Amino acid sequence: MPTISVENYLKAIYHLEQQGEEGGLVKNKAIAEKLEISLPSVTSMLKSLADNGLVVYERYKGVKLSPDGCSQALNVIRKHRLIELFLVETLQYTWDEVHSEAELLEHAVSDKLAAKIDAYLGFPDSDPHGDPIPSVDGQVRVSSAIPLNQCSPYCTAIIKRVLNQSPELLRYLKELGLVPGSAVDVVSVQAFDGQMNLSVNSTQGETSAIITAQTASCILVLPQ
Amino acid sequence: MPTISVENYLKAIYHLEQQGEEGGLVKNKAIAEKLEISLPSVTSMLKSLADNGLVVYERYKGVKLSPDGCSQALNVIRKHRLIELFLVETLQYTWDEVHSEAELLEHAVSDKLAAKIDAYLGFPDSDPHGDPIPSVDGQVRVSSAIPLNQCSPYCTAIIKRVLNQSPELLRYLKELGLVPGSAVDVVSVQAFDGQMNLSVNSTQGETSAIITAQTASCILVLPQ
DNA sequence: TTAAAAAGTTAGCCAAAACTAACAAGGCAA
DNA sequence: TTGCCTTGTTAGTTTTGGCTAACTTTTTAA
Ligand SMILES: [Mn+2]
Ligand SMILES: [Mn+2]
Ligand SMILES: [Mn+2]
Ligand SMILES: [Mn+2]
Repeated sequence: MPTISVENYLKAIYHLEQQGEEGGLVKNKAIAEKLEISLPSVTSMLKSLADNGLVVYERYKGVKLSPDGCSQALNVIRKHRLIELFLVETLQYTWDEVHSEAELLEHAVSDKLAAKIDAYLGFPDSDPHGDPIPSVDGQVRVSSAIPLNQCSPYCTAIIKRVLNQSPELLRYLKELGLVPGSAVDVVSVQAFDGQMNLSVNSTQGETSAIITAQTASCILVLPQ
Repeated sequence: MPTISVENYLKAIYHLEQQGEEGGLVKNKAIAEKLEISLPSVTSMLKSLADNGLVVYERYKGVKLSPDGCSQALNVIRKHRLIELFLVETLQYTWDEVHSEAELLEHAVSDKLAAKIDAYLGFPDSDPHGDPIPSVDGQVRVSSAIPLNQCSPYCTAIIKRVLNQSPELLRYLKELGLVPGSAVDVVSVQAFDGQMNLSVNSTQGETSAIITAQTASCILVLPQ
């Protein structure tokens, strides 16, 4: 069984692969920053992961997950997201609190417990942030949602996912009704800085919100 | 924050203190056996725990928990038992499955999560095995329950607790209706080996059971 | 009372996973 | 093209928590 540290590396590499361009290797520096660990520590762990067949490591270039490493990463991510949703559904956690709890629990939850949680929740396909929950066999539903900052005025869209775990940002978005399931109308966009003026249709009714392009880029939507 | 290993030692020492005689020190050997770790490893950990003020360690004699060590042990035990009950109550785990899950989860559950689980369960005072759940401030309800093998014929008693985590034994006892809450009548006791002939009044109705003195010693009851 | 067995300690080893300091390679801009 | 800055690697150290082998202390039983 992989250690907690190994699981965290695999997860980090998986996430960095997702956001990097197709087929590109993940740089050591990016892993070091994500995990807040020194570069030499990363180099030495990557060698060890490579020795164990979990990654393909090219000296001075970077790494990518092997099929085995990828499925292990997905198994941890699956647990993470199931735990997040479970905490929200059963214990009244809010969506800004669950990430840090899940970050530890993901390494202590057995496959059996994950399966029970999955069944209890009715085999959900996404967590409280709209992140897809990988299936037991490592399938991840793909979505055609796009960042909200890429929407033009008069566009109407449904929020599908929020790509950020910062509790502050999440509380701010919740305040504005900008959560998965809400509908947004793009009222106007500032030409020079991309600031967006939105009309939001959430469970709290119809409200308006003005957010930066930066913030909008974390919000994935499906235009209607 | 203590490591997982330190938490496991503190818990083991606490449990061994409970079963040893009043005021006696816990022997290194007992810890080694309980944790399935070599004696030298135990010696070295005890020194380190003593350096950190978690135990009082007397060379060649044994250890006892310091007040600080005791409260840390109780906090882990509290989490363990809350988790066990939570798994049974919400996820249809059976009482023989929960111990091993809780053994890992107890180290990953935050104080905050423990408090939420506690509230969700309605501030229970015992886990599925009848083990008392320590309060946040380290209070443990004492019970005057006695081992069933100390009961005489014609005695009627209510089962309060089962002092054994073996899945096999637990499944066997469940089968016989010998679970906390059931009422037992001692029909007869074999003179030479203490084997007990019982009449059991459980949720499954009135049944009879014959168990060894050894098995009966794990079952704590309150005579009526 | 004393010798053997059991329990405990010391010394020395290892692995995992972190770190810093020093050096090497790669990439970019002048 | 060259030089510098960034990135990556190597070497060596630390901490934690295991281990075995060898020795010492304590306990037990003859
Ligand atoms: Mn994690
Ligand atoms: Mn999430
Ligand atoms: Mn444990
Ligand atoms: Mn229990």
